[in-house]
Amino acid sequence: MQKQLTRRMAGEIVISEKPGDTLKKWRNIFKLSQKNLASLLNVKPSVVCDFEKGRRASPGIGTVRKFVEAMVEYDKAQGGKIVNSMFAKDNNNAVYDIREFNTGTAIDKLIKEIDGEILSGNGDILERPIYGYTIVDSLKAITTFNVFGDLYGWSNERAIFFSGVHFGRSPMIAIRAHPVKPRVVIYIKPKAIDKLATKLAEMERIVLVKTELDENQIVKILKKFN
Amino acid sequence: MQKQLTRRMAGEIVISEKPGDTLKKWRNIFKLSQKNLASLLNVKPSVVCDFEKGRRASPGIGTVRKFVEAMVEYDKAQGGKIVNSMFAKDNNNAVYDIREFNTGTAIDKLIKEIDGEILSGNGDILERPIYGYTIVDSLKAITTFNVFGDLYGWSNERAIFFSGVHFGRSPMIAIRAHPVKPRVVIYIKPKAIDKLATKLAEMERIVLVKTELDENQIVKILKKFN
DNA sequence: ATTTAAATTAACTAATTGACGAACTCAATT
DNA sequence: AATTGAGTTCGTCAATTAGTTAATTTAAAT
Repeated sequence: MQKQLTRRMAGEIVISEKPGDTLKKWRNIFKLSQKNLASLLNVKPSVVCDFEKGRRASPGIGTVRKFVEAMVEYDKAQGGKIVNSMFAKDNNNAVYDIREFNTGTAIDKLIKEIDGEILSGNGDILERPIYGYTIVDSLKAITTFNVFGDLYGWSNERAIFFSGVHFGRSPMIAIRAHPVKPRVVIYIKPKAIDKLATKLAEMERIVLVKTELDENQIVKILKKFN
Repeated sequence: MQKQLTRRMAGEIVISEKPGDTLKKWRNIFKLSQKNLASLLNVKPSVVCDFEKGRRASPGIGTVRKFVEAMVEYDKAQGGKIVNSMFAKDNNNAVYDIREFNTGTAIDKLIKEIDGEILSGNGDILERPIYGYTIVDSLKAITTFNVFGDLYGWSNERAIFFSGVHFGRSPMIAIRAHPVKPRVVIYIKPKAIDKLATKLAEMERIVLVKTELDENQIVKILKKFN
């Protein structure tokens, strides 16, 4: 949760035309003076100023990391007012698990590991690497609408597992409607498979798979990937 | 569009426990060899390796920026295969404009600028700063579902303008259902105002405003903010 | 008009980065 | 067995950062 925020902050700072201004913006959002922030970091206020003013044109990522993490941690220690106001807690709990890999894993390798049966997808598309996965309750995902924004850790080069699948129609329609598409969709213990689901999968060139393992088993198996 | 991606990449690299590994991950995603990437950057391959292997523990943000931008630009020059596959084009066009400020702007100041009428919200809540805005077509936003993921540039410390508002009920319900909330919601030329809308706004402590200016005029006015 | 806190600037040192190039490993091809 | 290509390691060196203290300027608040 706060990792997501720190990444966002760091990314914005790095890519900004004026990293110093962006850093300052965040400091203001966290309602810290230069002095406050400096003391959190055990440095002198002039250091903070130098960064904000761009006197250090290209601070190291270690510095940036320290800065953003200090702000977020400080806020957390104060009860997390700022951070919490940005990310309202998810009472929905539609997302069962979400993780990123550092190394790409071939799609077919993953399918084999989870004992999956391919419903759609063939050839070299199965050799493409994915870099993460999300396990989500399909019903909640759709009713809670907009969990779909949170399904993609950082890219669509990933697998999405749907649990609580009846015919697999709605999840694929949702994916069709959504601008960002995953590489692989895996139905966990579906009751049946709607024809439209496979059709949509083909149209979107998404590998569609079903597995009879449950969420727990899957998470356990995927632990080995990195 | 690619700025969003570069930020994401940069943020992930900066916050990673092993920035080198993360950098490598991205290089692989872009299907570049160290040599390729090095030549894009006019450096020797050993430089790339040194970063990936962490010999330089804390590279400057300038370096990180160069790296990620080089990869994205390279891909774009090749037709943007990778980038496009990550961000499918938005044919929906629900979002009319989205922008971030670097300086906080007080809510009431913004309201005055756009000649807005406050429907809900009072006191010091009006003095809180916001750091950006989004203008969105309300109908499209809802039917296209999940535009809601794209409404928040980087935080909820922002204003959201809805155009095409009939009674303002649906937009507020959508906001209520969504985990991330804006600070200010502004209806552009609403036909009427549903009572439930103001009620929900109060519950969420969101400043609700209407304006009779159109999207173009608003964008023009907001240009002056930074 | 004075005071105070916050922010900026400057001058300086030690530690690191950013870059090179040459030597080296390790798989794949040929 | 020899060759290529991709990636790694390391010694070197100028340029820059990360940090300090101290002085100066802005900006709010009395």
